[in-house]
Amino acid sequence: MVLPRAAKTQRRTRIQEEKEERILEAALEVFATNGFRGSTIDQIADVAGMSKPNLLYYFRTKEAMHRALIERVLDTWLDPLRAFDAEGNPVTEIRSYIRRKLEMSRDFPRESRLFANEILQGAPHIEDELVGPLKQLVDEKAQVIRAWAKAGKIAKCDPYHLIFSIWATTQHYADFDVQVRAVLGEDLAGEGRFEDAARFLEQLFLHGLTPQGG
Amino acid sequence: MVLPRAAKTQRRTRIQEEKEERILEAALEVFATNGFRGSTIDQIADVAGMSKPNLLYYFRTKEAMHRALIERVLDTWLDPLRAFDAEGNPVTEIRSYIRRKLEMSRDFPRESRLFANEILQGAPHIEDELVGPLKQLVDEKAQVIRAWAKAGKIAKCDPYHLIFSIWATTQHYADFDVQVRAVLGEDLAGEGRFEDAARFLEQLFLHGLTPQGG
DNA sequence: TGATAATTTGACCGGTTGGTAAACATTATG
DNA sequence: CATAATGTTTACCAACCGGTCAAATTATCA
Repeated sequence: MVLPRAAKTQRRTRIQEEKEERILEAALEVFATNGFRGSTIDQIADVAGMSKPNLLYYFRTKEAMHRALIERVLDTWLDPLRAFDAEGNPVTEIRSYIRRKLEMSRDFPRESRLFANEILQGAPHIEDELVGPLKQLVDEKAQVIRAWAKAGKIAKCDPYHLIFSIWATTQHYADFDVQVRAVLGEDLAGEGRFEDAARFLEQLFLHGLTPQGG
Repeated sequence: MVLPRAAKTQRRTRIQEEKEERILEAALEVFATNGFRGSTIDQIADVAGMSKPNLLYYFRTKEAMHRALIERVLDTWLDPLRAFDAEGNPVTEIRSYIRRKLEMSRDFPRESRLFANEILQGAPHIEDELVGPLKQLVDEKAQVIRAWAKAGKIAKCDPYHLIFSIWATTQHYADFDVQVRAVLGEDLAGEGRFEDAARFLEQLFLHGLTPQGG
């Protein structure tokens, strides 16, 4: 039989499991740094240490590879937002959301860049995810934030733009890493920059720049 | 003569002026939405309404096109930061810097995406600009901010991360426009979103989320 | 106007890219 | 161990891509 994947068999082979894993890992590396159009199957094959036709045996097209990767990553990517707890203390929740997002930028920068590339180029492959599940999740959390503001537990503000600004400030350290390093210079650009960022962002979101706020 | 551009002539022809303008405008459109590798000369030629060899008559390579574009755009892109005035009122300065950056995201989203694409993919073509002129400018302004903090005019904070967070939050509305629109939905995603963003960011940077701050 | 330079185009080239076909190798299973 | 299913590779193709070339066209100006 020439047909790939579980077309006939019910369960996935051990080899399938392993190889698809290796391919998606390689695809993440390549897509994240080159974007979809800028990436080639050969590059991914190289990184994965496999031949190009072998890759295409597991994923019939480049698009299929990309789709599978996005699906797999999107879920965990939204975990921090899902963890946002309506019952918790507002300040604590926001603070730990920022911290978690920043940790993700530090620990999973490739995933961040994968999405950044995709969205930057008009989200041609994930627009459905954006207007569907993502919007729904954000709407839900925006309601929570609005309730907190109404109850006077945090300042009155637009919850959507609050979420945007948390995304922007935290993902910046993954997506614009090269620029951050360049500007900070060799001495400041060590791993300590994430702790500095965390400290700064906490102050910013809790007190802003008004003196004596920290 | 077959040699392009002002190789022999001193002044640039009117035609040269016009065509190079048209090409760079088209290049901005294409590079901003596809990144360097993802863009083709044919695409740019299409948008410019010229033939491919004609484009290559004015810019010998795709790289030359990209370089010329970046050089032209980088300068005006940094204008808002340059306008940052050490003598001015700190709060006013920061507030108008944010406003100006947000206006640039609204009025020149393609320029923002051009840089975002470039930096996201490791800044292979502009790294020198980053560690050189950009770092120098930021260092200079960081000193100004630090002085303000020391004088107690604004809260003590890391000036670099402050600048990063202003960049991140404002450019987000250009770079991640598709996502912003998707999340806000049709009713909220009108042009008013920039005013909402401005209001939110002003509050954020001046007072944070502490109640009664606005 | 005519000569000369500047501009534009169609045909083309070598290398790359996404993807296929088929032969070959390996593994699972009766 | 036979044999069918699964996995891998080599060779290949057509489309695309960056770039060249020479010929044709248009603008400039003495």
